[in-house]
Amino acid sequence: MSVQSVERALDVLEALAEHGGEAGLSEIAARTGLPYGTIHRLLQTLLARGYVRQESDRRYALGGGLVRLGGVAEGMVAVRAQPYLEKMVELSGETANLAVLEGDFIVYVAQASSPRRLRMFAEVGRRVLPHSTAVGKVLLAGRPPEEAVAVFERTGMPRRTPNTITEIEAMLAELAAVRERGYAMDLGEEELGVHCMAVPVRDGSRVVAAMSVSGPAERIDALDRAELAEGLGKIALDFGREFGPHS
Amino acid sequence: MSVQSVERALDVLEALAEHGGEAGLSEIAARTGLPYGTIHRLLQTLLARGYVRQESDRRYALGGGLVRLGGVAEGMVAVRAQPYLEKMVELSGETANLAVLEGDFIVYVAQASSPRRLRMFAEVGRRVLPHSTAVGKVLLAGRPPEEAVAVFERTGMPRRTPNTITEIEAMLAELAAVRERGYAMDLGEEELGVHCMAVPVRDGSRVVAAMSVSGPAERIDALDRAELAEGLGKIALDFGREFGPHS
DNA sequence: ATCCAATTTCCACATAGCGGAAAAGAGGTC
DNA sequence: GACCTCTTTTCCGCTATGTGGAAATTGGAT
Repeated sequence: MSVQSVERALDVLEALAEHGGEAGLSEIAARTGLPYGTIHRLLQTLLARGYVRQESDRRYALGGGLVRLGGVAEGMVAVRAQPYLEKMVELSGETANLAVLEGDFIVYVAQASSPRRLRMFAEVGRRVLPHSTAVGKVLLAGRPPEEAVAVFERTGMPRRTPNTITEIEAMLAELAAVRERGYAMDLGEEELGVHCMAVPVRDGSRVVAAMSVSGPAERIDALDRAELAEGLGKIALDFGREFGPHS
Repeated sequence: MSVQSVERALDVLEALAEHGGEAGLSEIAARTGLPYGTIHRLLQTLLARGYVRQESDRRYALGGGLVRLGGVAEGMVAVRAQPYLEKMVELSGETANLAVLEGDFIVYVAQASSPRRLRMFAEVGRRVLPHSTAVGKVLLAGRPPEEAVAVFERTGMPRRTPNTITEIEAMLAELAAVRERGYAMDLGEEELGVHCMAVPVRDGSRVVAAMSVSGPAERIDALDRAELAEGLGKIALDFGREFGPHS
C-alpha cells in the first residue's frame, strides 16, 4: 500500500525541519526511532539529490532542493485557497489573507480583496514578523512553546505600535489564549487602526497555515467576534481538509 | 549506497514540479520513464503524507507539506548565503541579494547591504516579476525557453519603466544573450536609476538561484563589467558548490 | 450506450533495503 | 600528545519489501 523507505525518508526530513532545519544523525535517530544505519542510508540518498546538505561538522541540514519544490507547491496552494478566501470576504466584508510560516517570518501567500472602498492594500508576498500579527500568533500557537520562544529570540519583538506585545511572557500567555479559543486577534499591533482576526488551517491536527480577515478597526470591532470566529474557523477547516490525509 | 524508492519518489516530485506543479499519472510516467504501477504506489505514499494532493479529476499536484519544508529550508539557505553576499559587497561596493524563483515570482531571500550612504533599501521577502529584474532573467535563462514563455504568458510583462522589456521576442533574445555571456543586467528596467548585475547559482548544471548586486546607475556603470561579472560569477559558483552533490 | 484512454489493483518473484554490530573518525580531557 | 568517549560510517547475510507486467476498473468523450 505504502512504500516504507519513502515514508521513512519523509520522517527524516520532518525530523530535520522540526529540529530547526539542522540536526546530527543521532538527534534524528532519537526523534524518529529508526536505526542508525537506515537513517544514514536515507540521508546519503537525499544528500546526493541536494535535498539535504552536510555541514563541515557532519551535521545534516535541509538543502536547496526543497526550496524549489516548496516554491512551486506554494503557487499551487495559493490557487486552491482562492475560493475559500472569497468565502471569508463574503462572510466578513473584509479583505482575507492566507499566510504561512517561512523560517522566522510570516509570508502572505494569497489574498481576496474586500469590495469596500476603504480596504487593506494587497500584500501577497509581504513578509512580516509573527509577534505583531494575528496570523503569526495563530501559527506560533500551533507549535510547541519552546519553538515559539526560539523564534522570538531570533527575531526580537520590535515595537511596531503602542499596542504591540513586546514581552515574551505576555506573548506566551497570548499564545495560550489563542490555542484555547481557536482564533487570534491583532488590535492595531502591527499598524494602528488596522484590526484583524486569524484562524488556523490544520492538516490533521497540525497547524500548517493561517487565514485572516483584516480591515479598519471600527468595522472589525463592530462584528460579532464569536460568530465571526466560528464562520472563519469553519471555512479554514474545509480548506485544511483539501490537504492532509484526505479520505 | 542509495535507496532506490526514495530516489524515484524524488523523481516523481521533480517531474511534477517541472510540469508546473500538476500532472496526470501518465505525464509523470512519460517524464520519469518509470512503470505505471510503481509511480502510482509512490504517489499514494506521498499522498498519505500530504506532500502531494489529488484533484477531483484524479490528476496529482504538489501539496502543502512541501511548503513547510521549503520554508524551513529557505531559512537555512539564507544563512549560508550571507558570507558570500558579503564578499560580493566587498568586491563591488554595492548591495548584494540572493533570489529564487517561487512559482512565477522572484523572491529575494537574503541580502548584504552596501556600506555606502546611498544604497538599495532592504528587500528581503520582496516578490517581483521576473521580466524586469536581472535576477529574474538569470533564473529564467536557466530554464527551457518554453517554460520561460509560459511564465511570461501567465504574468504578462507589465511596463515598469521606459526601459522595461515588454515583448516576448525581445525577451527571448535577451535570455539567450544571458545564457551566452553568463550574467544578466538590469538597466533601470524595474526602477529608473537603479542598475543591477546578476549571476546564476548552479547546483551541478541546473540554475537554482541568482545573486546580484545593485545600486545607483552611475556607480554600477562605472564598474568594469567583464571584470565584475567574473568576480561575482566565481563567488556564486563557490556558493553553488555548497549545495548540490558535493564531493 | 459504447469506446478508448487513463488510472488503479493485483500478485509471484527477486532483489533492494534492512538493521545489528563492528570499524573509523572527531573531539575532549588530563 | 596519548587516551578515552561519543558520534558517524561501513559492512554483510537475511528476508521483508518493493517491483513491474498485465488485468481490471473507472470515467470522460463520441
